Amino acid sequence: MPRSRSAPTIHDVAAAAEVSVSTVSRVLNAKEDVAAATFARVQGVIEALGYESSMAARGMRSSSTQVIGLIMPDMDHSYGIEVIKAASRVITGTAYDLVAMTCGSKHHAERGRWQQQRVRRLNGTITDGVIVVVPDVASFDTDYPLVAIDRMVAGATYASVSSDNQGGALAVMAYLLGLGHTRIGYVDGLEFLESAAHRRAGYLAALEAAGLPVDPSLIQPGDFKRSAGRVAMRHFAALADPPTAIFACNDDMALGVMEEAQLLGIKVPEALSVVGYDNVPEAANARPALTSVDQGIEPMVQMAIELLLELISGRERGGDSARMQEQIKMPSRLVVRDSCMTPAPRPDRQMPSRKATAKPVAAQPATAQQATAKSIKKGGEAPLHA
Amino acid sequence: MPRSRSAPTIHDVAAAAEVSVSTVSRVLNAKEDVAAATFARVQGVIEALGYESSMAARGMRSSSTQVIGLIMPDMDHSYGIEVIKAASRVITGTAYDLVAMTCGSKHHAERGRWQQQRVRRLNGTITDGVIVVVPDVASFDTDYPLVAIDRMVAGATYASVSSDNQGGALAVMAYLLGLGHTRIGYVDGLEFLESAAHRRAGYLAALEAAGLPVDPSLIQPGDFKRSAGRVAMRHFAALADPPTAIFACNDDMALGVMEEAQLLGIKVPEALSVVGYDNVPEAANARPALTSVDQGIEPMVQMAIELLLELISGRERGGDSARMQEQIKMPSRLVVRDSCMTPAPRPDRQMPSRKATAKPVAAQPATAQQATAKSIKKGGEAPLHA
DNA sequence: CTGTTAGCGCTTTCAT
DNA sequence: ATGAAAGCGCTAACAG
Repeated sequence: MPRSRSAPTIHDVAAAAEVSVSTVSRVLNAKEDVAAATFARVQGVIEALGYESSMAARGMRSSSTQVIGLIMPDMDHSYGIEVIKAASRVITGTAYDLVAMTCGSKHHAERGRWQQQRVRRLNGTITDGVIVVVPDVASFDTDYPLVAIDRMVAGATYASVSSDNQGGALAVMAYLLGLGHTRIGYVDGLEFLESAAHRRAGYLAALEAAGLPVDPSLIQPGDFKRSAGRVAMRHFAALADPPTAIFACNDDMALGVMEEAQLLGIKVPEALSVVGYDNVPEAANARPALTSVDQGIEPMVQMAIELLLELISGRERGGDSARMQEQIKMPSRLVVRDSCMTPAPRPDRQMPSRKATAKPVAAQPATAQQATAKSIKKGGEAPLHA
Repeated sequence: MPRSRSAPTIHDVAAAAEVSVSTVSRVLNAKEDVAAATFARVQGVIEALGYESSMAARGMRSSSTQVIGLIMPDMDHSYGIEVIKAASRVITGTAYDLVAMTCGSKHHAERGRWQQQRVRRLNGTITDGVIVVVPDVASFDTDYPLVAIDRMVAGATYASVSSDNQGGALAVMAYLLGLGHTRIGYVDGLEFLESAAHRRAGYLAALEAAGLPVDPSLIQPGDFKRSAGRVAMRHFAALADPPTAIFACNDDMALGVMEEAQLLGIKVPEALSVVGYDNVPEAANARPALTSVDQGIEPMVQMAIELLLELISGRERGGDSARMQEQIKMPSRLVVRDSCMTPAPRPDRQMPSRKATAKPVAAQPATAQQATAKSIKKGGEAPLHA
């Protein structure tokens, strides 16, 4: 008889079906060695009682919980949102469930500790493995599979998949330089994030390769938020020799740049070209539509989950998978929209004699990229660089 | 001595600190009755070992886990995203953690079962209480606190907070009618959702109150997706007497309507007014910016979490809270942007003689609403209806 | 103040 | 094919 009000336990089921708890457990786990009749009877009682096994108890005893965890920093950046969307889409159809934990907006310093704590608390407990998004530490102390998305630290000891940030930035710069821009402003991201560092590295490398000087006043700090783009724009506009193009480290900031430019009466793209990074949905809807770099978050997340699942099944078979420390890098591609054009000649200043266009730095000329970008709307997959 | 590789347990800590496990447990839970010296020593060992208590074991034994769960359907609709964003923001600063579970895109029928299962598996196990978003069933079998957001079923036995969907729809209609529209198309939502039903009820009621006939060809089915808006728009455009305004049950569909209108060469708002519902971020960025109804998801989620927390603490004190079945309704407000205007007179058709403008149905005239909406950009809180 | 002792709900040998 | 019993890591009386 089920205990009147409280949720039924395996004991209630056992009692009602007149078998032992171990038999119920066997039915629950679809073990082979149960008589068909018994199996059916127990199954019936389970249905009738609406019994559900407790995640905690089950996780504590058995190695497999059939759920994977997603540990992420705050979700105020659209990046995190995209990841969780992609993850929930990818997980559909697998036998696994997804639980996501976020930590609210803690500071960078506390975050590392927080992440470590979540990993420990979840993994091997209610979770068979975890994915951590933008980890703040170089290693995690867990016996269970873990793969990072967009890892921050260079010498990470865990598996990770991230996108080729430097390559993406190079593509942006090649495009802008190809258009004829020589004064290109850069809005930076949080300096402790590897992704931001790589993007800046791409910006710098492209400048150098094109033989252009690095002007510190053209590099503005940012924190990935829209407001940072706005203050950067104000700064750029106040410059004696303002940039003709601005490359922001992410779309939110690029959008902020465009907003502020509009307020300032600077027309985009006529008077100012703007490029973002991430290709969030808002980029396509912006006015003008924002040229951006698509990181392919969905394939990235898919790859991460596949790897995680493989590590999990590897672990369950006892062997330490060789992929436990695999570092996967995903290609990204430039999506050309309406926010850029060839800079207008400026009669009010002396025209520095430069070559017809600045030397493009990447393999493909801007026109080819434009073609590539065209195909994107049709769902074409055309990685710009590997 | 910690067991070489595996994550340390409370026993390892106890052994290393030369105390009993119960003392460690006391330290973990910050109980009063531990000598300061012992407390410090144990604390030190915990630090040194990097010990973290297992969520599963702790949840199984104690009544309190300090985490609340968020159970939601698939996250392909921006609504769900907004909820999870708001929840993670609201939870920041409380002593609670948040875990979110999604179920992938199962069908409606399976979803009820899935939700029930998650609730049972989480609640009282790893979770002190749960919030379920858009529940598909009328009751949940759980002993632990549960509050629903945007509940679907009328006779729900659980606490819930939802927004005043009918009131929102009435406001939209009052605005449109006040502008002079008399042929207003409606793009419906999934029929089994209470929110959609209420919005349609508002549409219908407004029509009736204004003495306008209900034209079935002006009501199109929809599933909340952008594509549904597009097909609805094609349908409307093909009508002999097409509508001059379209009210879509959510923003995604309204955006689809606008997209398709543009393809069809129908100018918004000059030739067609469009209104959405939800006020997702994309609405403000659309071209033209979409007039919509703001449900105030954040306050709604905040209210839900506050209620949940109260139910949890009530439960922990033993008493059954009176609020266990509370049904809270939140006001929503019209956000007027650029997607609507007075319909152009149509010389190609006979002008039906009607009063100067159709009789507005809600309390406030359109101009007042416009003023209300204006204040929104400045963060003003001006509920349109209670 | 601290240790001992029972379990929480489940899986898993080991018997039968 | 099934049951009994021993824990998983932890908390909560109950002793001392």
